[in-house]
Amino acid sequence: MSCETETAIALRDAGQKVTPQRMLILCTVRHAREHVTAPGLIEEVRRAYPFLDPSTVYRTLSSAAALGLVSETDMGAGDTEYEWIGKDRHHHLICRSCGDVTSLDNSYLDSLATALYDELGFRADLGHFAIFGVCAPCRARSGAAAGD
Amino acid sequence: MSCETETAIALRDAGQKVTPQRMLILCTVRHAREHVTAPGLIEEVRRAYPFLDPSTVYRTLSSAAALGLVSETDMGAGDTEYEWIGKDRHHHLICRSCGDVTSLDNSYLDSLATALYDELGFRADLGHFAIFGVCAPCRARSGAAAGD
DNA sequence: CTTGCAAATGCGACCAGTTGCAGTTGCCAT
DNA sequence: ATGGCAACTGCAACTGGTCGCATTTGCAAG
Repeated sequence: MSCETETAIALRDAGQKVTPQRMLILCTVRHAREHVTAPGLIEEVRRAYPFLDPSTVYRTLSSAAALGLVSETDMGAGDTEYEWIGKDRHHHLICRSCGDVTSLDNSYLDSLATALYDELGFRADLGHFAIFGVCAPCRARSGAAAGD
Repeated sequence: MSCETETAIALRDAGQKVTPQRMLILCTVRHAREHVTAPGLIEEVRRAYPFLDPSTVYRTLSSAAALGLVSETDMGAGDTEYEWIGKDRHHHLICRSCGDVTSLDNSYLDSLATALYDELGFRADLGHFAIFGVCAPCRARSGAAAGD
């Protein structure tokens, strides 16, 4: 089964229509080598179909996020990034000092999800987190790291 | 020491000026009974000082967040909420189904912060998280809860 | 008290994202 | 094949937030 078919089925199963625009948008997200921002995505899909309206892109992304197909992550500074949710979930650590973004394996949040479920009955969608802080190199560089 | 004095000292220590506008904005956030949105805050401070410009509010909130005085939390649907960071940190569980927002004690994220620090050297600012998912009542109501 | 400097403000322009509406179209039933 | 309905699109208006610039002002030094 091709990835396009999978996408179409997911939309149809959710009672939504499969339109050429939506397929173009979602397949572009799916095949992006890294995270995409909405403006970047708009620019890219309009290369293939110049008449595609930005509001359609935003609406499609919003629907896809609600369906759990795509993650929406606030990376700070007003940048919301989108990524296709594959089988592997991961998160990001963002350094406030140098701006470096590194990946964080999902296992770190697994125990949190388990605790929320076991103790509170809350099934958390821990799809994609951007965790802000200060990275090890910056802490070492600032010299105040000893105070932590 | 009054809370106003504390706020003034925090600003001054960070090399920033203590202006009447900023004091009004930050004290309004500090004394708000619940979270405030930027538009709501703008409306409230302009009741006291109608000439206060919205860009000043956004700038002040941004500076205060960078200083760790105020938390910025994306509550979904484009709503960013601000809250004064007191001694007790807490987080929110937001149900995608019914929209209910409940508080989550910080202890749930303490072990995550510890793991990030011990294993990766990353000092996380886990100031305020909005965790999306489905709450226990909604899961029970949907009947599909057994499949989890 | 005066001066100087850099942070802050207000204003208006700009940008990104949202929303309502009229028209279009996917998809299902007949 | 036809009809109906509701989801979707495109468009334009709107809202919220950002940014550059000129002016103002807090604050420290003399």
